[in-house]
Amino acid sequence: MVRSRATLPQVAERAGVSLSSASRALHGNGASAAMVGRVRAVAEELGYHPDATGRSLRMRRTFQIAFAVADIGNPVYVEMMTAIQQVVSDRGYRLLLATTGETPRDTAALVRGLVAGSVDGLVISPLRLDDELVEALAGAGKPVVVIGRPLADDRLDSVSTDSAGGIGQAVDHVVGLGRRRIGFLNGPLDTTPGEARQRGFDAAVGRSGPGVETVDTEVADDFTVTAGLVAARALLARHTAAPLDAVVAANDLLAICAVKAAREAGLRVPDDVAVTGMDDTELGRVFQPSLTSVDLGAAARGRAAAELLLGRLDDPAHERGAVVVAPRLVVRESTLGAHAPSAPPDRRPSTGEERP
Amino acid sequence: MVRSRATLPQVAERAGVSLSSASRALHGNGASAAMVGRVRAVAEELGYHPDATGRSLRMRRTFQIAFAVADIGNPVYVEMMTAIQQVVSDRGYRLLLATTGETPRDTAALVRGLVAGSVDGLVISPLRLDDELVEALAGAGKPVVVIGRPLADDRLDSVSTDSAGGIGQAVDHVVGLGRRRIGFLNGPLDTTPGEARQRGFDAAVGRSGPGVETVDTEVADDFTVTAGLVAARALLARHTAAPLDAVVAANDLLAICAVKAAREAGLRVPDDVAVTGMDDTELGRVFQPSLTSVDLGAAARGRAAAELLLGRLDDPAHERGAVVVAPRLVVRESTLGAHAPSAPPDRRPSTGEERP
DNA sequence: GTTTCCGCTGGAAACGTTTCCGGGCAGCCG
DNA sequence: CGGCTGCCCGGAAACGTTTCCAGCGGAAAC
Repeated sequence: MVRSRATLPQVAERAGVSLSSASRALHGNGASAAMVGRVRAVAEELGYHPDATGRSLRMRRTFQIAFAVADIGNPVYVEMMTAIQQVVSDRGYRLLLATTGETPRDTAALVRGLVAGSVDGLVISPLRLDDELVEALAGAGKPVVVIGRPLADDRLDSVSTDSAGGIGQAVDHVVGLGRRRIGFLNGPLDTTPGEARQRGFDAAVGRSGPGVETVDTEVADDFTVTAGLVAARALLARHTAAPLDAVVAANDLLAICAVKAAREAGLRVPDDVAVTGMDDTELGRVFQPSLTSVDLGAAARGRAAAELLLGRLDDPAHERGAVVVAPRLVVRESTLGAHAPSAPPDRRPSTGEERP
Repeated sequence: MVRSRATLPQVAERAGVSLSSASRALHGNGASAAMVGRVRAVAEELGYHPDATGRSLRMRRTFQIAFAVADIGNPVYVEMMTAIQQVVSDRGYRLLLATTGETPRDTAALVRGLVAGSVDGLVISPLRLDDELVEALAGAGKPVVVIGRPLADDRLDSVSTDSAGGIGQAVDHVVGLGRRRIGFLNGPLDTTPGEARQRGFDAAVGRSGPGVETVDTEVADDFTVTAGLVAARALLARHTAAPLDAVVAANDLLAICAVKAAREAGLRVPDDVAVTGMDDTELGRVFQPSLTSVDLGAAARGRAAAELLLGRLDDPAHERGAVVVAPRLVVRESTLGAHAPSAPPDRRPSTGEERP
C-alpha cells in the first residue's frame, strides 16, 4: 500500500493495451466498450488516479482557482470564501487561498506570481484598488474576477454591491425612527468600501435635510475590532453634552464596537443610541442586542464571482460580466429593541440581479 | 503584454546559452557569475517566471499543502487556517482549502483524491476520526498532520489539545464561584471534540463531589448556532423549578446560544446563570457579556501543524511528532460580571509544549 | 468483388522544467 | 611541459499526461 502511485503506462501494460488507448478509455471518447471495460478494471485494481501535475502540464490547465483577500479574519470574506469553495468544488476545481499584501503594489506582485502557472483564474477582493492594480490584473493573462466595485476595464469581470446605497438605507432607517444626532463610524477612506460608504453616508444625510441636527464621522484605522473600539470611543466622547442618538457603522465589526463603547459611556442600545452595522454577518445576528445590518450578500457575491470565473474559463471569449448585488436592510434589536423580530438565524435569500 | 508567458527555452535562446545553463543560472548553483548575470537580465527583460506545473512535474513537488476541515464557518477553523497560511506562505508554499465530507468515508475519498498529485502534504482536522480514516491517512503516501487527538499510529504526526482538561477548568471555575446546578451544552458525542469534552465534564463533576446538586447534559445536533439554540432552550427548559445556575458549553458558539436562551427565559448572565465557552474566539471576546472561555490555542495548533508538516517535507524520515497545546481558562464577564476585566482584545500567548 | 469510408488502435510528440552526464578548458602541481 | 583535477557548459533524458496522426481492419456501398 505504501508503494508509490500507479501511473498510466503501468495500467496500460497490465491491461495489455497501448498508453494512448488507456488514456482514451479513462477520459476520452474514441474507445470501444471492451477497451473501456478492460482498462477501467485494471485502473480500479491498481488504484490508479491520474496525476494532477502531469495532466496540468499537458492540458495547460490546473483546475485550481485562487481567492485572494486582504483579511481572512473578517467574517465577510469567510462567507465569500465558503460560497466560492462550494461552487468551484462542485465543478471539479480546487480552491487556493491567498492573502493580498497591504499595498496595491504587493498585491500586484502576488498576482503575477500566483497566476504564473499555479491557477487557471483568480477571484480577488482587494481593499485598495487603484489603476495600477487594475492594469496588473487585466494583463495577468488569466481570467480575473474582481469583487469590489464596478470596473471600466472591459478585460475584467466584476462583482459588486451598492454599499453606498446600503449606508443610505441605514441612515434613512434611523432618521425614520426620529434620530437626529447621527454618528458615522467608518473605516479608512482610501479603501474601496471606505470610500463608497462615506459617499453613501454624506449623500444620505444631505438629502435628509435640516431635520438632522448633528452629523459626525470618525474613521477607524482599519475594519477590525481593535481599531474600531478606539474610534468608537472617540466618536462618542466628542458628544457628551448632546449625545449621539444613532451610530451608523460601516461594518458589523465596527457596529459591535459602537455598542460596546456606548455601553461603557452609560448609554443604552437602542433606547439612547441606535446602532446599525453592515454585512449582516452571523456575528451580528447572534450579538446582544442583535444588530440591525445591511445585507450586502457576501455569499451571493462569492457565488456570482465563482460562476463568472468558471464561465469565463469555459469560454474565454465570453462577454464581460458585471454582476451587482442589491443591498438589503435587515432590522433587528440594535435599532428597534424588543419590538424587533427575535431574529431566528434565518438564511437570507440575498438575490443578485445581473446586468450585462 | 498579452502574449503568453515566456518559457525557459526562450530565455536561454535570447541569452545565447543552453537551456540547462539558463536553469542553473536561475535556481541552481553551478553557474559562473557572468552566466548568472546574463540570464538574470534576460529573464527580467522578458518577465520570466518559472511555470509551476512544469516544475512540479519534474521535481515531484507541488509546493502546495492542503488544509481540510469540516466546517470552515466555525471561527476556530478560520483561526487555524490563518495561522497555517502564514507559516506555509512564508516558506514558499501555497495553501489549498478543502472541506471534508460528513462521514469518515467521504473524508477518506477526498484525501485520496487530494493527495493524488495536487499537494505535497495535508493538515486535516476531522470532526470524526475512526480507525478506517486513520488507516487511509497513514497510507496516503504523503505526509499528513492530524489536528484532533493524539494518535497511536506512528506514521502520522498529530497536534492536539487537552480539551477534556479544559472543560475541567471551566467546571472547577463555576464550582469555585459557588454554582451548584450545572448544565453541559455539548456537541455530538460521536465527534472527537464532543467525546473528549463529555469525558472531561463527567470527570470534573465526579471529582467535585456532593457539593454539586444537579448535573444535566444536552447534546446539540452539531456545533453551530442553529442547532445550539434549540439545544440550549431544551436544556434550560428542563429546570424551571430550580433553574441551572451555570452552563458549561463545549464551544463559544454554543455558549452564545446558552446566553441567548437564558435571556429568553428571563435569567440574567452571570447573576442567575454563569456561562462558559470554549475556544476563546474573537466572537466570544466581543460578545455581550464577554465570554469566559477556555483557550485551546487554535492559532498555536495551526502553526504547530504547519511547522510539523513542513518539517516532515524537508526530512521525510523525521521522527513522529505529537504536539500538545495546553488549555487555559480566560475569565470574563459571562461568569464574573462587572468584576471581570473589561477584556481588551489582547492577543493571548497560547504556548504549546512539545513532547516527542 | 472491389472500393470507400469509418471506427478503433498504437506510436509518438508535446507541455516546461530540473538534473544527470560527458566533454572542454583552464589552472595547478609535478 | 605534460598530466591531472576541478569548474562550467551543452546535450539529453525524464517527470505523467493528452492528443495528433497514421495505419489497419471490417463493414457498407456499388
